[in-house]
Amino acid sequence: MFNVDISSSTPIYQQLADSVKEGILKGLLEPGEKLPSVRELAKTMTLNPNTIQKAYQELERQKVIVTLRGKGTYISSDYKPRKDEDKLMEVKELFKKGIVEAHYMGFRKDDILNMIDELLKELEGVENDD
Amino acid sequence: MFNVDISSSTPIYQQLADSVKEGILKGLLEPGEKLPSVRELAKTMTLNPNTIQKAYQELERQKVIVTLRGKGTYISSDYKPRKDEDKLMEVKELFKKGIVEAHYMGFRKDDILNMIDELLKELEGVENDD
Amino acid sequence: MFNVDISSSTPIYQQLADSVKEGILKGLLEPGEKLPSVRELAKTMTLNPNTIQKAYQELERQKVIVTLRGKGTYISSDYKPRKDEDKLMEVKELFKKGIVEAHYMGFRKDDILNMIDELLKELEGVENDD
Amino acid sequence: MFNVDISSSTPIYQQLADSVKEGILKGLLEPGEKLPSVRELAKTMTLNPNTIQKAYQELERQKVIVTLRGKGTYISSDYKPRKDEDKLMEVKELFKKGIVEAHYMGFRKDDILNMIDELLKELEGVENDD
DNA sequence: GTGGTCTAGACCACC
DNA sequence: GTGGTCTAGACCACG
Repeated sequence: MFNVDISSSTPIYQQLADSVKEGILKGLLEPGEKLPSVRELAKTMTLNPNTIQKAYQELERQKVIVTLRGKGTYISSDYKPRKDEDKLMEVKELFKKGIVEAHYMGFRKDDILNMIDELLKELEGVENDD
Repeated sequence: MFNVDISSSTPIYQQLADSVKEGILKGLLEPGEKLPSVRELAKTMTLNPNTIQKAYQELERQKVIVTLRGKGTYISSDYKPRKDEDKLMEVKELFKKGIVEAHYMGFRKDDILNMIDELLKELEGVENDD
Repeated sequence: MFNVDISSSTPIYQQLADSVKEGILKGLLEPGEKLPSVRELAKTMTLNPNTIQKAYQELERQKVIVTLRGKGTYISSDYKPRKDEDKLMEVKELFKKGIVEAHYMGFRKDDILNMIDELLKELEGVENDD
Repeated sequence: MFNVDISSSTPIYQQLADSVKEGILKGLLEPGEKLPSVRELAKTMTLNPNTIQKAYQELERQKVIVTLRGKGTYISSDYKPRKDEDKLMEVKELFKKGIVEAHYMGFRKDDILNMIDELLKELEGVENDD
């Protein structure tokens, strides 16, 4: 949980946000659950509070979490998927790039589908939720 | 071919490199084929020559293209897949992120597999080549 | 009556105060009427008593309510409109921001006027009282 | 243009973002026009670059502006209104609060409609654009 | 040159 | 206690 690689080129705040979303799908974080406070998480991860803040704000913007003033930050318990043309394109680009790169590593169609299958199992939330 | 979106947040040189690799998979570019020169492509795409240069360098580093001094740049005809642990992780991350985001758009397992299938058809090279 | 959204970014005490003022305009609360005690309202709304207290203080400052020591809190029956340059600016800012945002949602002049009309009907007190 | 009141309780970055959107509606900023660079505007307004940055990012998120890497920030020339249920509620709340407050200043229905009319004239973009 | 990210540290409002 | 904003100053990738 809350895995970030500071040597990665993708921003820390984004890795953190992605990691929360992934944690929810894996069932490591449950709807309604309280997230660590900005300061606390900053201390345990030895990151600047602003960085944590930015991750939390990004997640709130996406309605993945809600912040209750003075009380803390919580996993949304009423998340509703939203159709977004831009987002769809973005997802397709991710998959497309994944397929292209996989091809250049010598993967064939079946190898790719197997990899996807494994990942889908790991992220069980995709299969089971509502 | 050579599609780039200058307002996207992914670097232009990378979009360009990706676009070349994708074009090869789609059969739009064939092994041995000559690529436009840096200056020529820079002019037709109204991009900075440095940007084109950087894309070509990236592709050459990945052995997708080769430059023959004084003759031009060509699609490699002897590309050999490299198994690379880091690369594999990277690809998995791409797919994982795609799945997570798709989930948050309301997609289920089947919707995701369908999307992958469509993309695989589009990139037919994955199935047939080498 | 007394609608507050704890996940909203506007302070709860302010939402509460606004809600009282709105209730008066809608005729749900009448001049002279007694408001619930701080402790009572805190319990029924599961809010911190301090929050209710702050809302009541704010309303009293605006002379919308009066507190009679030992007797309770009541809707003012002799409210006199105050012309206040700052307040006027504030109201204009509210409307201006509303118009700007409406525009960015694709609303045109008539759509906006219709929306205002609807709201005016809902808040009938604006037309009839005093 | 770019008016902010540092003593206001609304965040500077938000005032700045609002001011840009308002400027576009007033015709002070045209689609395709280049905005001052983050550093430049920070210097002229004696604000921290991070504050300007946050305002620009907020505007980009709303697709009001676009940033071209290494080139600068520009007013979007292809803005498309998006329907958003939450946003609509927000706008209604703004107007409702405006009406309630106006009432408590002694304004009647006609006074309010006149005020709105004036503001609509000031923001001529609402009337004229596409 | 441009924007984007991050750290350090401060102050504030809210509950 | 909580999150939100702001400043100061640094470093980096991009074009």
